[in-house]
Amino acid sequence: MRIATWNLNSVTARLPRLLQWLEESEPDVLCVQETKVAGDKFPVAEVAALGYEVAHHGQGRWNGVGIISRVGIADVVTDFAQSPGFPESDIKEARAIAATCGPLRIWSLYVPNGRTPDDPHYRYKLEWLKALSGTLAADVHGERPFAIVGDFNIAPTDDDVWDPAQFVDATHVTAPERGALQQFLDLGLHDVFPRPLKGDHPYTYWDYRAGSFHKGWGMRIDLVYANTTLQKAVTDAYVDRDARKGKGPSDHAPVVVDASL
DNA sequence: ATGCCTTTCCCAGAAAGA
Repeated sequence: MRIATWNLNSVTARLPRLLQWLEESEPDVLCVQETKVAGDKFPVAEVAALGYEVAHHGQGRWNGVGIISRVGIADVVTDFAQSPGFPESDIKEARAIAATCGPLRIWSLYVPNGRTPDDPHYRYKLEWLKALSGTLAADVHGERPFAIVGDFNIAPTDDDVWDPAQFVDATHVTAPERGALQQFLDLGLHDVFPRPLKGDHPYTYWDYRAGSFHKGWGMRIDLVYANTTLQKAVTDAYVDRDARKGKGPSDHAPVVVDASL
């Protein structure tokens, strides 16, 4: 079974690249983030033509998460219990969706950016992650293969950014954010560390500006956390950096995990 | 070369991204 996660930065703008990637890479389950379309505006028919079903939770201009599967989609849940909103607690954003795809239970997540550590959005990010971790114990400890995947907007260690000196006092690398990731490990999840197809670091994101991709100025912020059942079944994991090349790419590359399920 | 920001709102420039 091939499982993948990819921040598309607009499913509308990325549709040709998405369809091409589905055909070439043949994932069984692809979790997507930043679809940037309303719930009913996802290009379901185009994806269906390749044999895939879609569960999508979108809101229009920002955010939006989905799960694309060719092994079934059942028990879809949007959002999680006690998820905070922004800027007010009752204004919920489309950042989480879960489904059961064949033997696998999986969440597609778009963690809030945080903007800067002194911004209310940063506090929201930490609260969102804390609320999420509070909902996962039963699935993590169950026998069923389980994963939370997506754009976590946090680099787990300094090895996961191209130059730590560039990120002093910046979001994505602060101790509280990394502490939030540690909570997932403490719960019993495993960071499925992908191999890079080039270079020493499996970065998943490169800024569009300044030729960052070509200079190797990347970050590993798209992550796969698997429970022990799934972790034991993993046979390979890699970042498909080729998807960051060429005309009209997303600024993120897909993370691909193969598992014997 | 892998190539120097992109996407959405909508037609102008702001907001957001990380």
